[in-house]
Amino acid sequence: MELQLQIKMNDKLFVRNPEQTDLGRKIIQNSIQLIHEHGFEAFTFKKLAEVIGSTEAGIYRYFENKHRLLIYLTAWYWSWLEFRVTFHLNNISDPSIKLKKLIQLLAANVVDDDTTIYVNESLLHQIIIAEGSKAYLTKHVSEDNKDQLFKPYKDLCTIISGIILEYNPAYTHPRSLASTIIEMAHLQVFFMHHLPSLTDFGDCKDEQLVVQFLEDLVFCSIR
Amino acid sequence: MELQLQIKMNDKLFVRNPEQTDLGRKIIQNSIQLIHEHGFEAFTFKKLAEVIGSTEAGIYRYFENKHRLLIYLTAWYWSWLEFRVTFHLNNISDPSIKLKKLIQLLAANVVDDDTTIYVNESLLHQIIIAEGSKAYLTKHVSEDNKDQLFKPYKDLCTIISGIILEYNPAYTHPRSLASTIIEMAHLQVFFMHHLPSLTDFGDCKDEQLVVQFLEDLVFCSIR
DNA sequence: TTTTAAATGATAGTAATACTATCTCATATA
DNA sequence: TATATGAGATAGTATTACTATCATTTAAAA
Repeated sequence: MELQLQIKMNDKLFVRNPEQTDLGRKIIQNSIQLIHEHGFEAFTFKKLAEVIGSTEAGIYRYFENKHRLLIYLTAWYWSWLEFRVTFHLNNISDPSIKLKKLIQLLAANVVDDDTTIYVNESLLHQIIIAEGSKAYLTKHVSEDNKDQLFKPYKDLCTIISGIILEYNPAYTHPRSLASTIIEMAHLQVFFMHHLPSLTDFGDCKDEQLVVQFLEDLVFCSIR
Repeated sequence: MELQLQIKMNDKLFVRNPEQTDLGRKIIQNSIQLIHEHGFEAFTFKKLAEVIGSTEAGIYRYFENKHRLLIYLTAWYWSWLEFRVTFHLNNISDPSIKLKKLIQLLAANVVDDDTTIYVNESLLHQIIIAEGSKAYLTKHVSEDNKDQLFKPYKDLCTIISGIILEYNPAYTHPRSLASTIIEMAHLQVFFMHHLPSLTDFGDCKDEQLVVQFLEDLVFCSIR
């Protein structure tokens, strides 16, 4: 059985849907490569166009600017993660097991899973860790938010807070705890690799230590 | 008694020390205003020079580029916060009171305190919330870190983790919890204002609710 | 099969950004 | 009086972030 995962993306995320054309898919594929390689600041549409063998103007037909492309990539990532979470948590009834699996999915390294040919999920995961928050840390968050550009993130947050409430219906901050889990799953991994003294994992640099920390944090809080 | 607080800054944070000249202080003062107003992406040295009544080249004599200026501002902020923390926690022996005051200092709104004429601490606090993480979320974190540019942040983290260990010497993740407190004190405030569905504080938008959330999180974890 | 529309490529151009270099001049200091 | 420092003025460059136009290929509809 061969399945192709197609994630339905909000129309406002792009000028022209990149998933429907060859050039569009090349843009997604190679922008992930380039942003991972050079970082978001040094990444330009010109470099991207050169790599693809197209032109700057060609890229602009798909994305208004590079920030919109970043928002697209983050939205894709969170949608994909929601799918994974739903999939892996299916048929599990114990909310504590759900939470543990969830933390694992968030903090552990991602293996490129071939469900989509043109998205390298492993690289994308690393991009989201280092660049993801730049998608919303702008002066125009609120307008972008009105266009529902961050819906996939918020949906995932809702799912997590639902599981938290399943575990303990009396817990008072399920949403804030959910966003804390999401953000820290990424940030502690970033710190571990680049600013290790901000963590307790500098010696081994093992993502499972971050998982351990988050499990402690979560289960103490909602007990 | 009138005191002027002078914070000793790492030499590598600037080309020429901005605290020692009139133009330098104007750069600090007005860059805080402008970044707060337009956001870091839209902020340029040209705009800054116009506001000050100097030239682009003049600004470059003090800071290599605008990213370095951001790092400077964040370093200043964390140093200032460390001073405030040390000051407010002086003579307190109970680590739980220390932690509560600390969370308050991190998450609550800052009132411009006139200890420094040319730094508006209230605006700077808001800048750090929205732009602070961009200082380290780059491809060159590690080199910047080697130059000790993030030392003030790491020092604060060390202080907090020290208090955590005072409270519970057996707690296994004092540093990661410390950086979690710092980051979440800021991020939850940002979310509350701009992406409220990621928090539980969307209705009142009161920083004290963030304080409450963090206190719960911390004291459950280290109990 | 012809017509039409969509997608891309090729080229050009502009305004702004992110710098670097140089020269002058006022002031302070030795 | 000589000298170093700080800052203004001016100029110039490479890159970035776009926008516009036109021709051509490709694919879908008539």
